[in-house]
Amino acid sequence: MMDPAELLRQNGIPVTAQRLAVLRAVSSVPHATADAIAEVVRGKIGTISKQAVYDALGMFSKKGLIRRIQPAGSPALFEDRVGDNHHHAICRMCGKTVDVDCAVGKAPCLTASGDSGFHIDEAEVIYWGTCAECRAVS
Amino acid sequence: MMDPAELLRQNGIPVTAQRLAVLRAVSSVPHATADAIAEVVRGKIGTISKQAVYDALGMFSKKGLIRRIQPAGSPALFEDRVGDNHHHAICRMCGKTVDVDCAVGKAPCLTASGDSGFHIDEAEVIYWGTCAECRAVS
DNA sequence: TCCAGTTCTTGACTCAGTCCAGAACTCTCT
DNA sequence: AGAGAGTTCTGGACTGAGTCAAGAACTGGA
Repeated sequence: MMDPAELLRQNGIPVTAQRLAVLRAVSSVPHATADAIAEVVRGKIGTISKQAVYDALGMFSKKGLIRRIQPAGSPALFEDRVGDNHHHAICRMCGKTVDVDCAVGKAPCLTASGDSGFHIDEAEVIYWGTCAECRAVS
Repeated sequence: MMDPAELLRQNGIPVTAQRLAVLRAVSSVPHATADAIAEVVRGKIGTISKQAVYDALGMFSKKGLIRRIQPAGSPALFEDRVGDNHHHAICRMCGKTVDVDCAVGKAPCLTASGDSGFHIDEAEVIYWGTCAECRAVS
């Protein structure tokens, strides 16, 4: 991955210590919540406000640097793997989230039929199920 | 649709006035929030507690009588169209939600490749975009 | 270095959803 | 039909994610 500071500048985002730290935290902890990211950042640069974290995450995802996924019954998760149209499988029991490559080749779900005049720009797919560990327990 | 009271009994759910009213409200208002459903129910039977609404909705969706969808940045929505594997398109600007039939025939997304030992039982697809009206405005 | 414009901090706030104890109800058995 | 056991509903307090707002601190350009 290219230098984070450079990446921010290329996207017209002024570079600050907080934003750099948030960007690195998202890279290092896949599928982290905003809260977890704030924790990681605090471990690196001492302190950061909830607001700054949400602000940075919101800006990054708007610019397409990170992706935000929001499964039912859980706070939003963030990851830096973008541009390859992969999806997520989430365990109903323990909440574990793993990456899943698109089932039917390349982005089969991006074109909806009968779309009622909608202009679709993204398809979000979440697979719900049970992970190996939780099935072993029950 | 069959008699709601009968439907509840078949699923082993004791029949109460509140549950009947909630079930009817979900049928009559597609893609309604829990709050909106509570409002509709209050219009029918006078009064209902938030708790009873959540309880009924949770039980119905567990039994497969209704479906719960939870788009990012919006409270959970409920609908009674189940069993036909359709998906949803949501407008980023106004939040309007419409039904969309599956893009590539029959449930193309239900089998994930490289699923890390997950046992998938449901695939949830949300299309994000802009509806015709919002595009006309901007 | 200085200045304008933005970003960050702090703290209060909103909103969806959950938890809890007691009252009301449903269903079953007689 | 009546009574009892078990559940469901009510009302209110509570939690946790996320937003809003005002002022302090910082960034980048001149």
